[in-house]
Amino acid sequence: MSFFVNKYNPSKIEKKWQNFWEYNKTFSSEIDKSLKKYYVLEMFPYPSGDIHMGHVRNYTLGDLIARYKRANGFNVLHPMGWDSFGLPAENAAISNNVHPKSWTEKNIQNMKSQLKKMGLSYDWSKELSTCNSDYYKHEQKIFIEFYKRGLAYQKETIVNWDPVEQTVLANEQVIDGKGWRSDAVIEKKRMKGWFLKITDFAEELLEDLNSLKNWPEKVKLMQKNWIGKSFGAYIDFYIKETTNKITVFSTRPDTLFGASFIALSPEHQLVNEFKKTYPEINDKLKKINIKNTNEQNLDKIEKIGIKIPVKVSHPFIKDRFLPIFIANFVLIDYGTGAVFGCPAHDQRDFDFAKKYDLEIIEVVSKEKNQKRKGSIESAYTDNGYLINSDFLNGLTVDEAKELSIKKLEEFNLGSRTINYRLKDWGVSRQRYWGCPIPIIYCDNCGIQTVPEKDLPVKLPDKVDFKNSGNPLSNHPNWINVKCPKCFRSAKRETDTFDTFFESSWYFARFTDPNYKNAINKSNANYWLPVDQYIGGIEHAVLHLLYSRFFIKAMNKLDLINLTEPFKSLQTQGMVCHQTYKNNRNEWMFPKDVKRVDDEFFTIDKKIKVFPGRIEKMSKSKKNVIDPNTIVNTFGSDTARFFILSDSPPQRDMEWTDEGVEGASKFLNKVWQLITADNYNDTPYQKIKHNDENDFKIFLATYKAISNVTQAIEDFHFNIAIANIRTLFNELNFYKIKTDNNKIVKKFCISNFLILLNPICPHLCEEAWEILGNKQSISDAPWPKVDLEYLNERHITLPIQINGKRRGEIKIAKSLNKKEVENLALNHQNIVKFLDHTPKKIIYIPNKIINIVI
RNA sequence: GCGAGCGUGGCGGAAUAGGUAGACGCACUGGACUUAAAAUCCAGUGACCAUAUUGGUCGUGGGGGUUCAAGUCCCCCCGCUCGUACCA
Repeated sequence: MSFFVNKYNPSKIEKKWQNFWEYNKTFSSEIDKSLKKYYVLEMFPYPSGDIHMGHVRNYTLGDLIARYKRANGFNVLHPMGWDSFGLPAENAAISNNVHPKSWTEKNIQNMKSQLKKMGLSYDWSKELSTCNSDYYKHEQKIFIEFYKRGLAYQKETIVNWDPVEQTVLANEQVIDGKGWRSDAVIEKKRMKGWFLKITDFAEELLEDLNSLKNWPEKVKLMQKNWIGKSFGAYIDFYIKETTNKITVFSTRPDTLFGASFIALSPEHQLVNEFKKTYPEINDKLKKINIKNTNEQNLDKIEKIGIKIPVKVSHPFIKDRFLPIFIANFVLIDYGTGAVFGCPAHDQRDFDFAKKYDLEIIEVVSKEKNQKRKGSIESAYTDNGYLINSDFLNGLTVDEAKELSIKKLEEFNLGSRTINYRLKDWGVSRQRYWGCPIPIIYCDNCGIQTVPEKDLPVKLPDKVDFKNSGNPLSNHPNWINVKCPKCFRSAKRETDTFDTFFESSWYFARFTDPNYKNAINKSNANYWLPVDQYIGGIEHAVLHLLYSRFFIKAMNKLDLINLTEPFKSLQTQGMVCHQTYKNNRNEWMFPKDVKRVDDEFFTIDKKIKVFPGRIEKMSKSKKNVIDPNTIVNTFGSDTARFFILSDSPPQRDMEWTDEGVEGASKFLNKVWQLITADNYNDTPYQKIKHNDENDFKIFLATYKAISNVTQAIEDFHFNIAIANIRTLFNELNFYKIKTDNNKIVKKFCISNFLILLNPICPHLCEEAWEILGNKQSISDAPWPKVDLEYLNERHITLPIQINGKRRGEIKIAKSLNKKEVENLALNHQNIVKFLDHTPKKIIYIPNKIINIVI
């Protein structure tokens, strides 16, 4: 019976075409210099075990682009791999007694099979996994190169210590004073660690943001702020009657004559010396150090300071001496860890001066030569003219900055400088499951790099996770090694790299993942840069800044010929879902909730459930939908279609049952359309239209081709789908009466399928075959518009009176202004408004006519 | 505090360069089919008025302005979201 044949069966056809693509190596990519290349990449996942909706959205976006570009004749590289070092593997080892390696490998297998069920057009022959020594051995070589060229170094600093993960974090990984992954309050700790000289590239990283035309402004701005370039001066303040000085950084050297105190960070070097000389400040200092233990309440902390019983000389005024304070609001990490306070023109200094009764000297006024009237209630930080400032008087702020720096340099009391907020990237982590840092410590020879013949430094397989701290430090066999220089006993570095190290260059490795060196330059030159990179906004300053730095550093070392890795970037929004709580205020899974009219109940309808906010899907709130369930129930084409159809990619989207069902219904209707008639013997060819109906269906088809193409180019995939649906409605409406009609319909349906294919590839392959095609639709070229149809000869022209729409006329485009005016003025609904001659008629050809009365 | 983005029907969202606001969908309503329901198909769907039409008034967070014409441009205000924060 036809009913049986007519049933859309996604699980059957999806499997069929996934096998077809794999068997035919449809998406394998080879270098072909005669073709234009296109490299599309989605941020590779951490193999946590199961894919989630965020992955589905990310990879569906990328797959659409990959298939679209392929149809447009590009040689497409679309790889996938695994960011497989990281803490969860180690946590699993501790709690479940499984080795991180086997845990990770199992997860990769699992996720890979889930991804394959989505029908993504990856070239799996390019797959890589960063925990594999074939990958990380190159990383060790790169690090040694960096070290030899001064781009990697070891130092002791105050680091961000994550007490939960028991490891160091980079500044970028501390968010609101908490670990970016653990959410634990971060402590300050003095430690030795390895750093990469990202600050060497601060200016380039900032400057080259301008060349990234296809990056979101938001991301560029975040990076710009993170780099934090500011112009100013170092200024030396000599301690009274000594040759010791305190150097401060200031962006406002123009306000020097308003200086009334010096403030040091509690961690400033000089503080230790003051402690020795003046032991009475020790107790007070403990109070001030609250900063180190409790950073999250920073903004609530009152500004406090400890006065030191010595003073410094003012650089410009011989007989003026300023008090020194150790103050909790001065940051050790920024500038020199010391500032001069100018209360009249800085709000913090103002508050501080009020509290400790310090002088407030006004040196910038809004109007020339005019002091502020009445008492000063807050700091004035805007532009103006200098007063009370000796040789700076009358100058603008900018002029005064220039002149004061000049004078400081003249007196040898300071210098012009540029300061960056960006700090060097600390890459040492006290973890097992990461890439070992290839360094050996020898008591005689000092720091030695592991010789190339001994690379890779592999992670030892047998490790004990029972003790706290880094298992590598507790591993005697592994840690003990001979010094490569003097051959006496030495010890390995036990820290491993921050996992952002791996993701900083994987996209380059994809161009030849099995090459003997890190990068096959010839392949990299062909494929790179990544033409379209897609991922979450949360990596705006972490991964994306590190990768840009890495490429610039590798370029400098001639390991690659590239200055920016990602030509175009798109950041996708989050996948959200309604939250539910039961009557005990516990979160509930959506699958356990049933909707009855406007109320929600448990699935057995017994207990009432309370709907909460629509929030990002998260395990903790249980508002997660498992992609595997969706794929098994509706098919991956439905999931792909829905996730693209509802919202623009950049915005957050809400996953709803209604939405998925709507998508599923649509695909069923497409199936009905394809199978309603037998097109097997109908030729696929373009013919001329015979009548109005044929004209209309051709017009709808070409309009859709034009609009869908534009929408995809603009990354507006929801609009692309809206236009695909519009064409579908027209196709459904078009009835076959003659053989000619059938040719017309087959032609239009075929074009429709090519447009839909990047979104629902399995259904389209199957439909394409049903239509009688012998080749895969994946090899069908993207259709072109026929302008003869799009340049319609007749249009509907709206008629306005005083800007309000009052009617419309169908006119030929060839009519001139007078003819159109006549038609408009005689329109039956217009006539009644015209009791006198119009004042003015504005006619915008093919757009609108407006009659002003 | 600072920076960025957003605000359009019951909901998600459309609207190249200032030119028919609400495309496309969800939900809803009515009808067909059915013993019935689901599914499917057809029709309607911003609000209000109306002589129910091929009519009118209002309508894109609020107020003002520019213009023949404003969701779109300018000024002021309100709200929400995200980022960032003692950066000297």
